[in-house]
Amino acid sequence: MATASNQCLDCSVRDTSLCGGADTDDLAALSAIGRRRTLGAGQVLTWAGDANLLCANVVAGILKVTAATANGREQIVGLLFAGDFVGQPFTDDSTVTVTALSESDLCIYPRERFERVLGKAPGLEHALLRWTMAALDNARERMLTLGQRGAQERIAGFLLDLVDRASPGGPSNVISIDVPISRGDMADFLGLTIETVSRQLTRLKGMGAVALPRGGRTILVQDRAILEALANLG
Amino acid sequence: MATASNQCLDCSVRDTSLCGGADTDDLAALSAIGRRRTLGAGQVLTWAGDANLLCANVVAGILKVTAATANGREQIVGLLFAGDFVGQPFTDDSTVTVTALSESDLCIYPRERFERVLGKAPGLEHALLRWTMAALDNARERMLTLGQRGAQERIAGFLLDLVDRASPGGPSNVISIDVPISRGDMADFLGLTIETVSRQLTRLKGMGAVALPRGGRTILVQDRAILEALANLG
DNA sequence: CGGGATGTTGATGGCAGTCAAGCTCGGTGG
DNA sequence: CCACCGAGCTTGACTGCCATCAACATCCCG
Repeated sequence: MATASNQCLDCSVRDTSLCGGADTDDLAALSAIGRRRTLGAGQVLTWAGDANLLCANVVAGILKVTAATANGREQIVGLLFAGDFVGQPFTDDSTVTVTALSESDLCIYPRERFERVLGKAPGLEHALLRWTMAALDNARERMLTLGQRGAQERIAGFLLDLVDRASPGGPSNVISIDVPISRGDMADFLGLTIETVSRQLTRLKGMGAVALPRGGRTILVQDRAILEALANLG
Repeated sequence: MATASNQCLDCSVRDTSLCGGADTDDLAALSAIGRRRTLGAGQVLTWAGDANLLCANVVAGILKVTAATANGREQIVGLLFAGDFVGQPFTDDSTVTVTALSESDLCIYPRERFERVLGKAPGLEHALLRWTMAALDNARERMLTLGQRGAQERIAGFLLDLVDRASPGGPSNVISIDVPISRGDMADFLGLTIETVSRQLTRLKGMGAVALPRGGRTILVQDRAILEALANLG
């Protein structure tokens, strides 16, 4: 067991992931059922509607959680970063599709064994509860955005979220963000079209709020105050 | 303690609420910190931004969970029925407002004491985890609706949800629904305006999918198949 | 250097929001 | 008993935002 848990103790998301809520014994149990796997950009981890066979922790990379309508319109209902939990314990079928947006490393657990470990490790279950409640809170904020805010507010708010994720404490006024996702994914995340996202970004450029070097995925936030004024946050 | 838990054993939501996951000892602990309270229609249980002082189970009635933008636009991010859990354990400030839509009975627990009971009752915490995951799943489905579906699809889907809630097994073709909320709340729930909701309902009436006696809150679903065709469910 | 994926820009149209008027119904008080 | 009133709902006219369709630019990879 000592060797098994050592690989967890070295893990880069040891403290930020669920495992932060696990004591040494719990970690050993988790470690015994987990295995590492790398997903290439675009690869799918789980499909909506398929049997729900696995849970995982994100060790590195970015993934999207998507739901789709019958006629093929897609909504990104969540983004996952290093330290986030993936999966739907206690349900038999997946309701969402999880896809890697960039090359990603995961620590994967067979779902039923993961549930059994949870049942014996209250600390872990507690950590998962807190994570799930935070995700719910996040989902509620996004419902507000999708239901009530205009395109400009959605974009500005999204950029502010990226800034805060990139530099949690940094009140620096000019910040370079490496936007982790394509325009298309931004659109699916915000409930807009690619064209509207593009237009709003050039509009922000015109206002001096951002700069868009080379038209790529790097965004330079030049005036946070403008974004905040436009975002209309609650 | 026997007397304390007896009042719980008689509770009408004993099996459908969180308490279904509690053994006799846990129930006694819960019962010791809980007290009943009735809210009139329109009364607010918790305000977004206020100190987060309580959690509760819904014993009877209907409540809405709302978030609002800085300029006052409101989005209903959840509806609560008998058996549902209310509250945000482990966070210091409420992020949402909870308001009774009809006269409602709640079983209220001071938040910190509730958390302490949770810590000693893994069965309860497990039940809360499952409830929260179900709520998250629900929230994801609603993000799909708010981000991708048109007004007609939203209305049709909402009516189908009401039908399924009212008669879970009943495949009867003509169903009377007592819509529990006003047009305004329907609009806030679906991310639409009152006028659009009204127009879409009369449109459905024109198609023969529903009947709207007296323009009130009763809706007669006359042709479920039409609604399903319009809802475009995933 | 070519070709496909990704992003930008433009023209147009439709769906839902806004503003406004009228209707229905339940309640209240003269 | 009826007149009045106000809240909630419906309907209409108009506007505006964003989706759609389309063409073009740019970047990346071979």
